[in-house]
Amino acid sequence: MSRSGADLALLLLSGYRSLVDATTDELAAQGFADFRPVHEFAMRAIAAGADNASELGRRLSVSKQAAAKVIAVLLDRGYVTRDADPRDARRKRLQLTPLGASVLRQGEAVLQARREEWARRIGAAELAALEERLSVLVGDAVVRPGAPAWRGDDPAEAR
Amino acid sequence: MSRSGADLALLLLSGYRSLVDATTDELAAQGFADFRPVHEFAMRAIAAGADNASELGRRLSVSKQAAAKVIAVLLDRGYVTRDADPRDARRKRLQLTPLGASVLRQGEAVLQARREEWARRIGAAELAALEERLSVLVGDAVVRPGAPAWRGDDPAEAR
DNA sequence: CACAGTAGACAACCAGGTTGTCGAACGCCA
DNA sequence: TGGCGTTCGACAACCTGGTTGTCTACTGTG
Repeated sequence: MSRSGADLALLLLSGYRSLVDATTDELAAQGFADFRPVHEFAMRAIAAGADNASELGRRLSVSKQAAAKVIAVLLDRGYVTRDADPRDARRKRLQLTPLGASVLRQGEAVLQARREEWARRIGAAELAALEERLSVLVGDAVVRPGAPAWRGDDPAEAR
Repeated sequence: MSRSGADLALLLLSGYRSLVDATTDELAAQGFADFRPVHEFAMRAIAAGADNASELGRRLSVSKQAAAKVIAVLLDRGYVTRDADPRDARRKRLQLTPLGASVLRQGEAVLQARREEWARRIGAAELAALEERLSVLVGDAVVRPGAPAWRGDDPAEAR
Protein backbone atom coordinates (compact mmCIF):
# COMPACT_ATOMS: atom_id res chain seq x y z
CA MET A 1 0.00 0.00 0.00
CA SER A 2 1.33 3.38 -0.87
CA ARG A 3 -0.18 5.30 2.00
CA SER A 4 -0.65 4.75 5.68
CA GLY A 5 -3.92 4.83 7.55
CA ALA A 6 -2.68 7.87 9.41
CA ASP A 7 -2.11 9.72 6.16
CA LEU A 8 -5.62 8.93 5.07
CA ALA A 9 -7.09 10.27 8.28
CA LEU A 10 -5.00 13.37 7.94
CA LEU A 11 -6.12 13.93 4.37
CA LEU A 12 -9.76 13.76 5.35
CA LEU A 13 -9.28 16.14 8.23
CA SER A 14 -7.29 18.55 6.12
CA GLY A 15 -9.95 18.53 3.46
CA TYR A 16 -12.63 19.32 5.96
CA ARG A 17 -10.61 22.05 7.60
CA SER A 18 -9.76 23.56 4.30
CA LEU A 19 -13.42 23.92 3.37
CA VAL A 20 -14.64 25.08 6.72
CA ASP A 21 -11.84 27.45 7.57
CA ALA A 22 -12.23 29.14 4.20
CA THR A 23 -15.92 29.58 4.90
CA THR A 24 -15.29 31.03 8.33
CA ASP A 25 -12.74 33.44 6.92
CA GLU A 26 -15.02 34.48 4.09
CA LEU A 27 -17.91 35.15 6.41
CA ALA A 28 -15.66 37.15 8.70
CA ALA A 29 -14.55 39.22 5.71
CA GLN A 30 -18.18 39.84 4.88
CA GLY A 31 -18.77 41.33 8.28
CA PHE A 32 -19.85 38.28 10.24
CA ALA A 33 -16.97 38.21 12.66
CA ASP A 34 -16.77 35.46 15.23
CA PHE A 35 -19.24 33.39 13.35
CA ARG A 36 -18.24 29.80 13.92
CA PRO A 37 -19.21 26.60 12.22
CA VAL A 38 -21.17 25.49 15.24
CA HIS A 39 -23.33 28.60 14.94
CA GLU A 40 -24.12 27.83 11.36
CA PHE A 41 -24.96 24.29 12.22
CA ALA A 42 -27.23 25.32 15.07
CA MET A 43 -29.07 27.84 12.92
CA ARG A 44 -29.54 25.27 10.25
CA ALA A 45 -31.12 22.93 12.79
CA ILE A 46 -33.34 25.73 14.03
CA ALA A 47 -34.44 26.53 10.50
CA ALA A 48 -35.13 22.82 10.02
CA GLY A 49 -37.53 22.77 12.92
CA ALA A 50 -35.53 22.48 16.12
CA ASP A 51 -37.23 25.53 17.52
CA ASN A 52 -36.52 25.04 21.22
CA ALA A 53 -33.41 24.44 23.28
CA SER A 54 -34.04 20.82 24.23
CA GLU A 55 -34.79 19.80 20.67
CA LEU A 56 -31.77 21.68 19.40
CA GLY A 57 -29.62 19.84 21.90
CA ARG A 58 -30.93 16.52 20.65
CA ARG A 59 -30.29 17.36 17.02
CA LEU A 60 -26.78 18.51 17.79
CA SER A 61 -26.15 15.52 20.06
CA VAL A 62 -25.35 17.87 22.84
CA SER A 63 -26.85 18.58 26.25
CA LYS A 64 -29.70 21.04 26.36
CA GLN A 65 -27.51 23.27 28.52
CA ALA A 66 -24.86 23.42 25.83
CA ALA A 67 -27.56 24.19 23.29
CA ALA A 68 -28.84 26.98 25.53
CA LYS A 69 -25.39 28.55 25.54
CA VAL A 70 -25.23 28.55 21.77
CA ILE A 71 -28.72 30.03 21.64
CA ALA A 72 -27.63 32.79 24.00
CA VAL A 73 -24.89 33.73 21.54
CA LEU A 74 -27.24 33.67 18.57
CA LEU A 75 -29.73 35.84 20.46
CA ASP A 76 -27.03 38.28 21.38
CA ARG A 77 -25.88 38.52 17.77
CA GLY A 78 -29.42 39.07 16.58
CA TYR A 79 -29.50 35.91 14.48
CA VAL A 80 -32.50 34.39 16.22
CA THR A 81 -35.39 35.53 18.37
CA ARG A 82 -36.96 33.71 21.28
CA ASP A 83 -40.55 34.16 22.37
CA ALA A 84 -43.15 32.25 24.29
CA ASP A 85 -44.73 29.24 22.69
CA PRO A 86 -48.50 29.80 22.86
CA ARG A 87 -49.18 26.06 22.99
CA ASP A 88 -46.67 25.08 25.66
CA ALA A 89 -45.78 27.56 28.35
CA ARG A 90 -42.60 25.65 29.21
CA ARG A 91 -41.12 26.27 25.81
CA LYS A 92 -39.49 29.29 24.26
CA ARG A 93 -39.93 29.26 20.54
CA LEU A 94 -36.88 30.08 18.44
CA GLN A 95 -37.01 31.77 15.07
CA LEU A 96 -34.36 32.93 12.64
CA THR A 97 -34.26 36.66 12.05
CA PRO A 98 -33.78 37.99 8.52
CA LEU A 99 -30.17 38.65 9.51
CA GLY A 100 -29.79 35.05 10.64
CA ALA A 101 -31.28 33.77 7.43
CA SER A 102 -28.86 35.87 5.43
CA VAL A 103 -25.82 34.55 7.30
CA LEU A 104 -27.06 31.07 6.55
CA ARG A 105 -27.47 31.84 2.86
CA GLN A 106 -24.06 33.40 2.61
CA GLY A 107 -22.43 30.52 4.43
CA GLU A 108 -23.98 28.06 2.05
CA ALA A 109 -22.93 30.14 -0.94
CA VAL A 110 -19.33 30.31 0.22
CA LEU A 111 -19.18 26.58 0.84
CA GLN A 112 -20.70 25.95 -2.54
CA ALA A 113 -18.13 28.21 -4.19
CA ARG A 114 -15.35 26.23 -2.55
CA ARG A 115 -16.84 23.01 -3.82
CA GLU A 116 -17.01 24.43 -7.32
CA GLU A 117 -13.39 25.46 -7.12
CA TRP A 118 -12.54 21.89 -6.20
CA ALA A 119 -14.59 20.66 -9.12
CA ARG A 120 -12.57 22.89 -11.41
CA ARG A 121 -9.32 21.60 -10.00
CA ILE A 122 -9.93 17.89 -10.39
CA GLY A 123 -12.97 17.83 -12.62
CA ALA A 124 -16.63 17.63 -11.71
CA ALA A 125 -16.87 13.93 -12.44
CA GLU A 126 -13.85 13.16 -10.30
CA LEU A 127 -15.25 15.16 -7.42
CA ALA A 128 -18.60 13.43 -7.72
CA ALA A 129 -16.84 10.07 -7.70
CA LEU A 130 -14.90 11.06 -4.62
CA GLU A 131 -18.09 12.05 -2.86
CA GLU A 132 -19.78 8.86 -3.93
CA ARG A 133 -17.01 6.64 -2.57
CA LEU A 134 -16.73 8.55 0.61
CA SER A 135 -20.40 8.30 1.24
CA VAL A 136 -20.26 4.56 0.69
CA LEU A 137 -17.46 4.29 3.21
CA VAL A 138 -19.02 6.55 5.77
CA GLY A 139 -22.40 4.95 5.31
CA ASP A 140 -24.91 5.81 7.95
CA ALA A 141 -22.34 7.08 10.41
CA VAL A 142 -23.94 10.44 10.82
CA VAL A 143 -21.62 12.94 12.26
CA ARG A 144 -22.39 14.54 15.53
CA PRO A 145 -20.87 17.97 15.12
CA GLY A 146 -21.10 19.41 18.57
CA ALA A 147 -20.17 16.15 20.22
CA PRO A 148 -17.18 15.57 22.49
CA ALA A 149 -14.49 17.65 20.90
CA TRP A 150 -11.82 15.33 22.21
CA ARG A 151 -12.91 12.66 19.82
CA GLY A 152 -11.34 13.32 16.51
CA ASP A 153 -9.41 16.39 17.48
CA ASP A 154 -6.18 15.34 15.96
CA PRO A 155 -4.99 12.96 13.33
CA ALA A 156 -1.71 11.27 13.59
CA GLU A 157 1.39 12.18 11.72
CA ALA A 158 1.38 15.65 10.23
CA ARG A 159 4.17 15.28 7.78
CA MET B 1 -24.44 19.63 -8.99
CA SER B 2 -25.78 16.73 -7.08
CA ARG B 3 -24.36 17.60 -3.72
CA SER B 4 -23.95 20.73 -1.68
CA GLY B 5 -20.71 22.08 -0.34
CA ALA B 6 -22.00 21.45 3.15
CA ASP B 7 -22.55 17.78 2.37
CA LEU B 8 -19.02 17.49 1.10
CA ALA B 9 -17.59 19.02 4.26
CA LEU B 10 -19.70 16.70 6.32
CA LEU B 11 -18.54 13.67 4.39
CA LEU B 12 -14.91 14.53 4.96
CA LEU B 13 -15.45 15.08 8.64
CA SER B 14 -17.43 11.89 9.03
CA GLY B 15 -14.72 9.93 7.28
CA TYR B 16 -12.09 11.30 9.56
CA ARG B 17 -14.14 10.70 12.67
CA SER B 18 -14.95 7.22 11.59
CA LEU B 19 -11.28 6.31 11.30
CA VAL B 20 -10.10 8.06 14.39
CA ASP B 21 -12.93 7.09 16.71
CA ALA B 22 -12.49 3.47 15.75
CA THR B 23 -8.82 3.73 16.57
CA THR B 24 -9.49 5.32 19.92
CA ASP B 25 -12.02 2.64 20.76
CA GLU B 26 -9.69 -0.15 19.68
CA LEU B 27 -6.83 1.19 21.76
CA ALA B 28 -9.12 1.55 24.74
CA ALA B 29 -10.16 -2.08 24.29
CA GLN B 30 -6.52 -3.08 24.21
CA GLY B 31 -5.97 -1.51 27.59
CA PHE B 32 -4.93 2.00 26.65
CA ALA B 33 -7.85 3.79 28.18
CA ASP B 34 -8.12 7.53 27.82
CA PHE B 35 -5.62 7.53 25.06
CA ARG B 36 -6.64 10.34 22.77
CA PRO B 37 -5.67 11.23 19.26
CA VAL B 38 -3.78 14.26 20.47
CA HIS B 39 -1.60 12.00 22.60
CA GLU B 40 -0.74 9.86 19.65
CA PHE B 41 0.05 12.88 17.60
CA ALA B 42 2.26 14.38 20.27
CA MET B 43 4.18 11.13 20.73
CA ARG B 44 4.68 10.87 17.04
CA ALA B 45 6.16 14.35 16.99
CA ILE B 46 8.40 13.47 19.93
CA ALA B 47 9.57 10.34 18.17
CA ALA B 48 10.22 12.45 15.10
CA GLY B 49 12.57 14.72 16.98
CA ALA B 50 10.48 17.25 18.89
CA ASP B 51 12.19 16.29 22.10
CA ASN B 52 11.40 19.35 24.19
CA ALA B 53 8.25 21.22 25.13
CA SER B 54 8.81 24.34 23.07
CA GLU B 55 9.62 22.43 19.94
CA LEU B 56 6.66 20.14 20.46
CA GLY B 57 4.44 23.16 20.76
CA ARG B 58 5.74 24.49 17.46
CA ARG B 59 5.17 21.20 15.67
CA LEU B 60 1.67 20.93 17.02
CA SER B 61 0.96 24.61 16.32
CA VAL B 62 0.13 25.09 19.93
CA SER B 63 1.57 27.18 22.73
CA LYS B 64 4.44 25.70 24.67
CA GLN B 65 2.25 25.74 27.74
CA ALA B 66 -0.34 23.59 26.04
CA ALA B 67 2.41 21.26 24.92
CA ALA B 68 3.67 21.08 28.49
CA LYS B 69 0.24 19.97 29.65
CA VAL B 70 0.15 17.16 27.14
CA ILE B 71 3.66 16.15 28.16
CA ALA B 72 2.57 16.04 31.78
CA VAL B 73 -0.12 13.53 30.83
CA LEU B 74 2.30 11.40 28.82
CA LEU B 75 4.76 11.41 31.70
CA ASP B 76 2.06 10.43 34.11
CA ARG B 77 1.00 7.55 31.88
CA GLY B 78 4.56 6.39 31.52
CA TYR B 79 4.65 6.92 27.78
CA VAL B 80 7.60 9.30 27.81
CA THR B 81 10.46 10.21 30.11
CA ARG B 82 11.93 13.63 30.70
CA ASP B 83 15.51 14.20 31.76
CA ALA B 84 18.05 16.98 31.64
CA ASP B 85 19.62 17.83 28.32
CA PRO B 86 23.39 17.63 28.85
CA ARG B 87 24.05 20.23 26.17
CA ASP B 88 21.53 22.85 27.20
CA ALA B 89 20.62 23.17 30.84
CA ARG B 90 17.42 25.00 30.01
CA ARG B 91 15.98 22.04 28.22
CA LYS B 92 14.38 18.85 29.41
CA ARG B 93 14.87 16.11 26.90
CA LEU B 94 11.88 13.93 26.11
CA GLN B 95 12.09 10.30 25.11
CA LEU B 96 9.52 7.64 24.37
CA THR B 97 9.46 4.72 26.74
CA PRO B 98 9.06 1.19 25.38
CA LEU B 99 5.44 1.43 26.52
CA GLY B 100 5.00 4.63 24.58
CA ALA B 101 6.54 3.11 21.50
CA SER B 102 4.18 0.19 21.74
CA VAL B 103 1.09 2.40 21.96
CA LEU B 104 2.31 4.17 18.89
CA ARG B 105 2.81 0.91 17.03
CA GLN B 106 -0.59 -0.37 18.01
CA GLY B 107 -2.27 2.85 17.04
CA GLU B 108 -0.68 2.71 13.63
CA ALA B 109 -1.66 -0.91 13.21
CA VAL B 110 -5.29 -0.22 14.07
CA LEU B 111 -5.47 2.71 11.69
CA GLN B 112 -3.89 0.61 9.00
CA ALA B 113 -6.43 -2.13 9.57
CA ARG B 114 -9.24 0.37 9.12
CA ARG B 115 -7.73 1.57 5.90
CA GLU B 116 -7.51 -1.99 4.65
CA GLU B 117 -11.12 -2.55 5.52
CA TRP B 118 -11.98 0.49 3.44
CA ALA B 119 -9.87 -0.88 0.62
CA ARG B 120 -11.87 -4.11 0.74
CA ARG B 121 -15.14 -2.20 0.68
CA ILE B 122 -14.52 -0.03 -2.35
CA GLY B 123 -11.44 -1.63 -3.85
CA ALA B 124 -7.79 -0.79 -3.35
CA ALA B 125 -7.53 1.11 -6.60
CA GLU B 126 -10.56 3.22 -5.78
CA LEU B 127 -9.22 4.05 -2.36
CA ALA B 128 -5.86 5.00 -3.82
CA ALA B 129 -7.61 7.23 -6.35
CA LEU B 130 -9.60 8.87 -3.59
CA GLU B 131 -6.43 9.56 -1.65
CA GLU B 132 -4.71 10.88 -4.72
CA ARG B 133 -7.50 13.34 -5.52
CA LEU B 134 -7.83 14.47 -1.96
CA SER B 135 -4.17 15.13 -1.70
CA VAL B 136 -4.27 17.20 -4.88
CA LEU B 137 -7.11 19.24 -3.42
CA VAL B 138 -5.60 19.67 0.00
CA GLY B 139 -2.22 20.41 -1.46
CA ASP B 140 0.23 21.86 0.98
CA ALA B 141 -2.40 22.83 3.49
CA VAL B 142 -0.83 20.92 6.32
CA VAL B 143 -3.20 20.34 9.11
CA ARG B 144 -2.52 21.73 12.51
CA PRO B 145 -4.06 19.13 14.75
CA GLY B 146 -3.91 20.69 18.16
CA ALA B 147 -4.84 24.09 16.85
CA PRO B 148 -7.87 26.12 17.89
CA ALA B 149 -10.53 23.51 18.25
CA TRP B 150 -13.22 26.00 17.34
CA ARG B 151 -12.04 26.02 13.79
CA GLY B 152 -13.56 23.13 12.04
CA ASP B 153 -15.51 21.80 14.95
CA ASP B 154 -18.71 21.37 13.11
CA PRO B 155 -19.87 20.90 9.59
CA ALA B 156 -23.12 22.24 8.44
CA GLU B 157 -26.20 20.25 7.81
CA ALA B 158 -26.27 16.81 9.37
CA ARG B 159 -28.70 14.99 7.25
C1' DC C 1 30.88 40.54 29.08
C1' DA C 2 26.44 42.63 28.43
C1' DC C 3 22.27 41.66 26.62
C1' DA C 4 18.68 39.84 23.63
C1' DG C 5 16.43 35.61 23.13
C1' DT C 6 14.85 30.90 24.47
C1' DA C 7 13.29 27.05 27.76
C1' DG C 8 10.24 25.87 31.04
C1' DA C 9 7.33 26.76 35.29
C1' DC C 10 3.43 28.97 37.26
C1' DA C 11 -0.83 31.60 37.45
C1' DA C 12 -4.92 33.57 35.74
C1' DC C 13 -8.25 33.28 32.48
C1' DC C 14 -11.56 31.68 28.83
C1' DA C 15 -14.55 28.70 25.87
C1' DG C 16 -17.38 25.15 25.52
C1' DG C 17 -18.67 21.18 26.97
C1' DT C 18 -20.54 18.18 31.22
C1' DT C 19 -23.68 16.73 35.33
C1' DG C 20 -26.94 17.82 38.90
C1' DT C 21 -30.76 20.34 40.81
C1' DC C 22 -34.73 23.00 40.73
C1' DG C 23 -39.50 25.03 39.84
C1' DA C 24 -43.02 25.40 36.51
C1' DA C 25 -45.88 23.36 33.08
C1' DC C 26 -47.69 19.40 30.60
C1' DG C 27 -50.18 15.04 29.71
C1' DC C 28 -51.81 10.82 30.89
C1' DC C 29 -54.57 7.87 33.52
C1' DA C 30 -57.21 6.18 37.49
C1' DT D 1 -60.83 15.83 39.06
C1' DG D 2 -56.71 15.12 40.69
C1' DG D 3 -52.16 12.88 41.10
C1' DC D 4 -47.86 11.78 39.21
C1' DG D 5 -44.16 10.97 36.07
C1' DT D 6 -41.99 13.64 32.38
C1' DT D 7 -40.27 17.62 29.98
C1' DC D 8 -38.67 22.45 29.55
C1' DG D 9 -35.54 25.91 30.65
C1' DA D 10 -32.60 28.11 34.17
C1' DC D 11 -28.85 28.08 37.30
C1' DA D 12 -24.62 26.44 39.47
C1' DA D 13 -20.54 23.82 39.84
C1' DC D 14 -17.14 21.55 37.48
C1' DC D 15 -13.77 19.63 33.79
C1' DT D 16 -10.82 19.90 29.80
C1' DG D 17 -7.85 21.99 26.97
C1' DG D 18 -6.60 25.75 25.09
C1' DT D 19 -4.84 30.94 25.78
C1' DT D 20 -1.76 35.09 27.47
C1' DG D 21 1.35 37.04 30.73
C1' DT D 22 5.13 36.92 33.95
C1' DC D 23 9.15 35.08 35.98
C1' DT D 24 13.80 32.83 36.46
C1' DA D 25 17.56 30.27 34.56
C1' DC D 26 20.41 29.64 30.93
C1' DT D 27 22.48 30.39 26.16
C1' DG D 28 25.00 32.46 22.57
C1' DT D 29 26.31 36.33 20.01
C1' DG D 30 28.15 41.01 19.10
